[in-house]
Amino acid sequence: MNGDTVNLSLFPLFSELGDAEKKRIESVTRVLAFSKRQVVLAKDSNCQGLWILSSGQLQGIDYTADGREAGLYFVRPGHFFGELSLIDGKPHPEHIIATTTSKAILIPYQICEDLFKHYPTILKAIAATLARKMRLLTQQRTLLTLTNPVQKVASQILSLVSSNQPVELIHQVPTHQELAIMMNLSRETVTRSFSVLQSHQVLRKQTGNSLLILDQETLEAIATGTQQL
Amino acid sequence: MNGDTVNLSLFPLFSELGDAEKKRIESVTRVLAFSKRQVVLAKDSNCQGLWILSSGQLQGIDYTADGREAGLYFVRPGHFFGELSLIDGKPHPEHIIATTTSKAILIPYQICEDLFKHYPTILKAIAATLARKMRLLTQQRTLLTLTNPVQKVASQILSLVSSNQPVELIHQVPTHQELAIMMNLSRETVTRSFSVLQSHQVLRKQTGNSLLILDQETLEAIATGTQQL
DNA sequence: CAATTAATGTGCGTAAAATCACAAAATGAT
DNA sequence: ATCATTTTGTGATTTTACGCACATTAATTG
Repeated sequence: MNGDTVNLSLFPLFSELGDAEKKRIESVTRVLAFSKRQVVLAKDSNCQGLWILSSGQLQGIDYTADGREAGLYFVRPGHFFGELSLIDGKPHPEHIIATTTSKAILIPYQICEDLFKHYPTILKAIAATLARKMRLLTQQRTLLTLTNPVQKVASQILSLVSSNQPVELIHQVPTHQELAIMMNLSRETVTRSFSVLQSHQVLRKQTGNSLLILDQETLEAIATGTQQL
Repeated sequence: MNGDTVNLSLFPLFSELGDAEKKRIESVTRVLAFSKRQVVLAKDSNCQGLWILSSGQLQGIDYTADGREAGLYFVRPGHFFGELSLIDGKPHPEHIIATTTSKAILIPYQICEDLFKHYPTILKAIAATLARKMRLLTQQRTLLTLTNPVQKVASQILSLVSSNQPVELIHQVPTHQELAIMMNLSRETVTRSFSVLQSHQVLRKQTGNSLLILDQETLEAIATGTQQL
């Protein structure tokens, strides 16, 4: 299963490349398959190049010195990872683990370097990815400084809704434990905060781990601290 | 004072540019002076281009919805800022305020765009800056997830010592209030944590807001959670 | 579909940081 | 040098999230 052929045309990043060049790169690019719970990239390891997730879902996770998990995020199809090491040559800052059966492609370091030299727009795109992650991380830091757990949960839920237009249903909601790790709360506190939000008719749990937002306005008011429950 | 001439040769970023080109850019680059407590760049404002601090000190600061300050960092001479907006075109994520009389230069947006197109190494350098800030932010996030305040303070002190080789004296130490903001603790808790570290002969306060590290090994053990006080 | 495992809900006691209230010390300005 | 301001130090009290225990419900898996 690790012998799959790569089709770079599927990724917008390479749109300006000619067919011959694409073929050349495809020949040295590997497709790697991972089963659930498998480690894709260990913390502090060498990334070897640019990774792109083609299917499945990964999660990035860090561990504090005392063994507690911290700072969780998800990688979904089409997302890059490993680009930080590509830019600064330092090891990868956290573990990447597959949450489901997944496939990712790996474009070797040297190929990327060449691409950056000849195609500044590709470098610009990678930098833009870095910028996106930077803003996400900033947002996450802000969330960590909130003191009210219900407010934290409200903010976190809103940041799961990536798009700006009103969305009332969130799919693939992380477990309370996973949310707790992201927000630096205990699992029980997350459960209790959810209870509060549900009893006030702001949220409703749906089957198939999805979440229905009943009152987005109130949710936002809670997230910004305007309103307390 | 805002009519100073710019000398781009002072900044390594532009080393590969020819003299004529440097002159051309210098003619459209502004030097701006700021007095203590003046706002250099407001949150969510348009950055207008790439900023480089030439003298003084700035601090980046964010405010949570409820008005509390959060996520403080410092900008020192030679550091860039505004590069995030340069990459993704979005507004600046936090306030930048001068802590002392400072001077900064501003290279207009359009000039930067041109430079990126013609000099990939400059774009690479900007991306590397972004990468550095990304790792700092990751480190700061990890710090925020620690539960023991003494451990937090120990980690924060070590991250003030940017270099890797053993340094026993830190100058320009932030106030307890500022440290408290960075770590999301109350000012009193920071003071008490310092007392603990000082009573165990790990640190000593010096006059002229500098800090003497008496026992770096223990400090590191506390930061990593190996040792508790 | 039964059996197992994972995830969620809830009460209760405790630990620990925030908050409040000042005092003392250090710094900066005139 | 003196005064005003900022910063630091330290008790007493309050708040609140954590940790533990266990029940219940949902999701996997053979």
